[in-house]
Parts: sequence; structure tokens; C-alpha cells
Amino acid sequence: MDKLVLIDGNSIAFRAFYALPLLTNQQGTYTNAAYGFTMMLMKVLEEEKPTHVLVAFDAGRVTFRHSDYEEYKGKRDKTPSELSEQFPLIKKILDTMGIRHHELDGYEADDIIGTMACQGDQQKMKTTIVTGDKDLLQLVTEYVTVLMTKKGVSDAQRYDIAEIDQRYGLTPKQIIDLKGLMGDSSDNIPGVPGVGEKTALKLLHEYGSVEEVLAHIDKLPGKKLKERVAEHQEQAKMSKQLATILCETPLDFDLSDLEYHSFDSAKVAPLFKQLEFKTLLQRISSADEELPVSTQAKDLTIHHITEENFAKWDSLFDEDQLSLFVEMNHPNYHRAEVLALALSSEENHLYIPISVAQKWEAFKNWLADPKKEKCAYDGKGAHVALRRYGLLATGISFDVMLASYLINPSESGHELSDIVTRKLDASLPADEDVYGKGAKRRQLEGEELAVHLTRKTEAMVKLQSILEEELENTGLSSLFFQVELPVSHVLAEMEWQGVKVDKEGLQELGKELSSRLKELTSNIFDLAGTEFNINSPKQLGEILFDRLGLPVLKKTKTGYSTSADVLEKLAPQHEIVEEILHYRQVSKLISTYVEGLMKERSEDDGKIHTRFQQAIAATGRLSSTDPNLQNIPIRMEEGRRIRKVFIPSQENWLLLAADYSQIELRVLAHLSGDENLIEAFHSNMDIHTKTAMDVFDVEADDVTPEMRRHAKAVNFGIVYGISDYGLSQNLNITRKEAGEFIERYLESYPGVRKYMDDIVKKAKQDGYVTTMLDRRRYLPDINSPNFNRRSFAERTAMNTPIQGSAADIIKKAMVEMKSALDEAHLSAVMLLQVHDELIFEAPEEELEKLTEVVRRVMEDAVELTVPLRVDVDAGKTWYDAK
DNA sequence: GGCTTCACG
DNA sequence: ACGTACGTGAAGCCT
Repeated sequence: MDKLVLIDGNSIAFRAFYALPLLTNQQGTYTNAAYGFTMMLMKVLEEEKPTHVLVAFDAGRVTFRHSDYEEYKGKRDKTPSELSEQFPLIKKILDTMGIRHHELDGYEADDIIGTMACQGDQQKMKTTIVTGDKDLLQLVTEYVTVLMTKKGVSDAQRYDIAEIDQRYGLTPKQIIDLKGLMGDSSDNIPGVPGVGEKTALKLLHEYGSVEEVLAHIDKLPGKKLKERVAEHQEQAKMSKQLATILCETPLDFDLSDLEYHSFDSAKVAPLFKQLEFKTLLQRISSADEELPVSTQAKDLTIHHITEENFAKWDSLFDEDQLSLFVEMNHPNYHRAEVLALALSSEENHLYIPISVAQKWEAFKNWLADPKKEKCAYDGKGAHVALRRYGLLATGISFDVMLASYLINPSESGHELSDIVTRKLDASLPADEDVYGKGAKRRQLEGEELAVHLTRKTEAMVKLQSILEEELENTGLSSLFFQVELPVSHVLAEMEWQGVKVDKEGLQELGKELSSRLKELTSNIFDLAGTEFNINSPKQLGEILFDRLGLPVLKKTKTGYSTSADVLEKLAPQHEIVEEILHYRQVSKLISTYVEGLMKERSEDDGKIHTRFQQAIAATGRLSSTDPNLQNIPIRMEEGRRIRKVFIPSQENWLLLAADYSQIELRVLAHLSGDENLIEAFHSNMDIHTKTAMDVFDVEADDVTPEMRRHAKAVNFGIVYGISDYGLSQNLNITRKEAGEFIERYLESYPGVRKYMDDIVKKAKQDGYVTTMLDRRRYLPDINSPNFNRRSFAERTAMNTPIQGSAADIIKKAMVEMKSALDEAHLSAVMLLQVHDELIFEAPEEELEKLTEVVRRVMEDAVELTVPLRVDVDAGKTWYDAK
């Protein structure tokens, strides 16, 4: 069966351009539109399997429509050059793939598509039109459907006659009338002023067409509407005409010229490679080859180590450097089973089952020798996992995962296979592909496991030198070797220690909260007059807004918003709202904290061992998972009580918390050199009060709590990369008022204004920003023509040096802490990091000395133009260390 | 698996 | 006119 696909080239390229960041390849060619376009094209070819394909483009800027109506498309902005220069590229891709494309002077892509669609329809050929333009819906027939891109280009919705009827209650042809009435601002088609989609649809449901509407002007509802339609009759008719797509464009080709078979990947691959379309390249090559054979796997000789033969490999450990990978059956290395190890030098690749490793003395000596350098992938995970098998790994002098992260912390994947794809001219099967995921997960064994593993270490050997060089070239070596790698060793120790949790205390708290929740639930059901699932935002919305008739203040994509900020505003209107807010709080405490923590508590030692993720946050911060110990409640008293179950691991020990006071604003004072801000910190003032004094122009004694609260929000806003909108949302004030606050702030702190302007300018020039310790974050959207993308990148440019430098500082303090504690002969141990705070446990008698050491190390971690201040508190539980 | 909500700095 | 505060992780619902 023949099948025709017609692609609206301009529309898809536009969509792709605005949906994707402004990518370039190494030659500096912009590729985002071409990339998005090609993604879409490949998807359509795969899914539709067409026998005939045509891509139509607009030609020039003047069409026959202009001779009818001069202002046609008049308001449209000029196509940005970053996009227009990609059209030749797209055509080249099409030529290489053997796909026909056409444009015709004086006509639009729409008309070419319309003409071919009519032909397809006449020949009863299944035809799919791919576009982002609703206009083309008018071409839908029994045989012709439209595939409309939704957001971005990846997602699409198919429209047939039934779908258009369901969506608009119109036939395809009536789409033209719709546009005739409502117009289209992007094409500058006027329509009838004051008539939007809603009114237009209402009129068409009643009368059916523009002509019929005009014939019944006196019967139209509303005086205003009557006047408007009467006044713009001609304009409506003309608009309809402009919106009508031609089916008789004079074309010098016909359907049979559009035949498409399949593309030749040998021709396409080099082009994709040049354009750096890596995902696409992988897709076309993997479809090509029967087996995913990597260039390396073919001639890789694997030495299987056994208890019988390991002795002859003892001399391997004379090598200066070996790569080591520890394979586990689970990502949580605190409880995963270690399956095997792989070890690679340049020449030799060893596969070592864990049981063999445990018996091989030469290996264990090498592993424990800090002078024997090891290149690891996630050395922290490897260290912790091996330690559970009685194997001590030290001397990890390189970490492929951390290096990749520092080189580009925004990159979404730092799996070894991702890194190989990015940095080597090769590929490695992803763990997920080898093992499968979810229910399809399987265990690997024997030769298959050996191959998978040794290919990893083989790749790591190659990666190490490449990454080392790249770190050096981008000024990241010192951050890597002095901070990031050492801090991974510190984190390994912290995670290994774990935090003791009071099981009975947690159970009791759980019981208490559960009975609270029960009361709240029955109260809510009483007030609602019915039972429902309070946890379902959908059901809750129906109760609040449909049944109880509360006003809808905010909507989400899928329905009513029931978020806390909305509910807080509704609270005065109905008793139930307060109860729901409380219910949410208690329910969160039970499921995330009581039950969540209980699940993660180890029965072996009664402790929780979180994992600090060191290669996730783009700013350089850590994150914490399984469980997240960086978001234990503190703001509300009810939640704060969760902290009472975190206790020291030994009798007569205490927990101690040391947190940086206002580290981000101090960093800002330092980076900006603003004299007023620097002075404020030197005089040790309450910074939010100081800001209130400046913004509201009052004396310290006249700052009200309300003023201080507003000033505090402004300070947060400054750190986040301020916008009047964001501040207005936060403070629940108008945008104008928020804008005035910001202006007053920037007048008071001119150095901050200059810093913010300069950092954005610098980011636009360099394409990245850096932190105090030279951590880098690239901002590909900083010059984007898309306002939202660009604005977001600008705020990131302002925020990252601040948040990132604070992250640098505490990491440096953590690295120095270990030796400081040793030198002071303290047995205290560091357990947790919460962004600007470190948590320790220690014997009571060490309290005084420990406080002094911790404060000194943290405050002296770096020297700023303002002092760093650290507050320290200790207590029997984390709750009491406040 | 996406969306919504909410916990933290 | 557009429509965002910065950075995370986890849970529950629903398709």
C-alpha cells in the first residue's frame, strides 16, 4: 500500500529551532534546527514507513497573497540568522537521505503541500501532513491526516476528521472560516477584531461559515459583536481567502517523483558525524548492524583470573597505573552485591570474580597501597562496596565520573557509556541495555559479564589521558585534584559511618502522626460531605472547586491547582482548607520521613547510610539519595521533630551542627566588591534588617517584621538572579511593587548591579560562567533568540557563581577537616553535609575542642573580603543541635 | 513515566 | 506579550 508523507519544512524547522538550545558543532555551525528537524524526520520515517515523501519550503518573502493583501505576514519578525543559515543544511541532509524537497517562487510551503495532499486524496492514498501549523488542518479528508507537533518536536498529535470534530466541533473545511473570523496574528491576518477562538467557534457552530455569519449579522448576540462584524465584513471575507490553501499550485513534478525507499547510512553517517548528531548516528548505525559490536570488543583479550592462575599475574602490580571497575548488581553500593572486578593496564585486561579477589594477596596489597595509583569510575562507590567485602581501596588518584562531571556539570549522563560516547570514537553498551531495566532486569554471568566489564576498564584507560588533558586545558585540574577527588574520599568515609536512627522513637512518632492523620481525614470528609482520596489533586480539586464552589485562582496543565500557596489564599473562605493543608503536612511526614527513613535504616547497625551524589548538580553542590538527608524538615515544628530520631552512635556522644551564616550573600559581597554589602558584613549586622533599612529607607529601630520579611525575599531573589515576576510570586505582591523593591535594592548596592550586568555580559561572550575555584558551567542558551530560554540562562549566569562558590568553599573545608581532626587528636567524625552545614558526632568531652577546630577550618577555608561566620550547636539529637 | 506537590539549602 | 525565581529528591496519583 502506498503511503505519502508531506512535511512542512519551515514550520518544523521553526519549531525545532525554538524548542532546542542554540547548539553548534565544533566548526561553529548552528545545528539545533537541523537536529530537531532530522529527529522528527527520522521518527516519521520509522513510524509511517512512507513510500513517497516530500518536504516543502517557503520561497522568498513575497507570495501571491501579498498582492492581495500587502500587510500579509507583515508583523512577523525577521527570521533570525541563526535559523535561516540552517535551511541549506537541512536541504543538504534531505539530499543525502534521498528525500525530495521543493519550493516555488510566489507560493508558500502550505500551497505545495495542499496541492499534493489533494492529489493524494484523489488517488485514495494514505497521506500524512507533518506540521506545527493549525492552518493545515483544513486539508484533512478521509485519506489525509495531519500530524501536529505539540511541545517541542518529539511529541505529536494526529488529527483526522473525528479528532477535529472533537476538538473544535468543526469540519476540516471550516478551519478556514475559523481563521477568517478570528484572524492570525502571526500571519497578520486580521479577521474580525475582538473575535477570538471562543467567539468564532460559537458563531460557526451556529451558522457554519463566514458567509452565513455575515448573512445573519442582525441575529448575532451582543451589540458590540454585531457592530464589529458589520464593520469588518470585507475584512472577514478577505481573511478567509488569505487562509485558504491552494490545491492548484503549478508544480513541475508529480506524485511518482516523490518515491522514497530508504536512505544509505554509509552516506548519511559521515554527515551526521560532521554535524555531531550523536544520538542519531548511534541510531542509524545500530539499526544497521546485526550485533552491537564495538570496535574494541573484537580484539580484546580477557584474562580470567582464578585461584589457580592469579600468581602469574602478581607482577602486573608493578605498573604505575591501573584502571579498576567494580561491578555491582544494584546502584546502591551500600547494599549491592559485588559481582566481579576488572583491571586494565594499556596491554592487559583482567576479569576477577569477587571471591578470587578476596583471596589474592598481591591484589589486596596493591589495592590498599595508597602509593599505587588507581583510576576508578565512581571511586567512592567502589571503595564503599569493596570495604563491605573486607577489601580496602586507597590510592584512587583519578575518577572518570568526576572528571567528566567537572568538564561539563550540566551534562545529563555521566554513566561510563555516556562518557565513552562523548569522548571516544567508540561506544560501550549502557548498563541498562546489557542488564535490562525494571521487570526485564536479568543477571549477567560468565563470559558475557567478563566482556562487559573488561570493556569498561579498557575504555577507562583511554579516557583517563583524554580527560586529564581536558581538565588541564579548561583550568579545572586544581579543582579536580585538590578538591573534588579528595572530597569524594571524605564522602566515602561519611557514608560508610552512617547516622544512627532511634527506631522506637521513629515508630512512636509514626503512630502519633497516623492518629493525627486519621482525625484530619474524618474532619475533612465531614466538611466535604463525602469521602474521597485527599491525596489525589484531581479529586481534591473537584471537591474544593466544583462541590464547594471555591474560586479557582490558579490552574495547572491538567486541571485545578491545589498547591499550598493557592490553598493558603483560600483558607479564610472555608474551614476545610486549613484541614487539608494540615493533612498534607502530616501525610508528607509519614510517607516521606517516617516510612521513608524506616525503609532505609539498616538492621545490621541501626544506621542510615545515604549516598551523596557528586556528579549531579550543575552548580557543584552535592545531592543526597536513598534517603535524602539534605531535606529533613526544620521549618515547621511538627516536622522538625523528625530530627529527634537522629542520634549519636555511641553512649555519651553528641551530635554537632556547624553552619555557615549567610554564605551566599557573603560570597556575593566578595565577588561584587560592593562597598555597602561588604561594610554590612564587617559590622556583623543582621543582613536582612540592613537590606530593609536600605530598601525602605528607615532606621534600624523602625524596621518592622514585615519589612524584614520582604527584604529577606529580595536578598534571596538577588542570589537567584532576580526577576520582578519571581519576587512578586514569592511575596504575593504586584509585579510593579516587586520591581520597585529590586530597583531600590540595586540603587543601594550599585556594586551588585554592576556585578550582575558584568557577569551576564561575560557569559554571553564566553558561553560559560565560573566559580571562585574555577568550576565551570556552560550556558548554551545565553544568546538564544527565545526570550524564556535566554532569561533563564541569564539568571543562571547570576546564580551559579554564587551557589557554586559556596559549594566550592564547603567542599574545601571538608577536605581540610579530616587532617584537622587528626591533628587535634579528636575521635569526632563528620557524618553529613547539608549545603552550608556540616554535621558531626563526637564524645561529649570533645565538644569544646571540636567546636574550635570545626569553626576554624570552615571559617578559614578561603579568604574573602568579608569574614565567613560559622554557628555551632550541639545536642543529644539532631533536633537539639540547633 | 509524567505530573503535581512538598521537603530542604 | 511572553511567563520564570536558583539547586535538589521523594512520594502519590494517574494514564
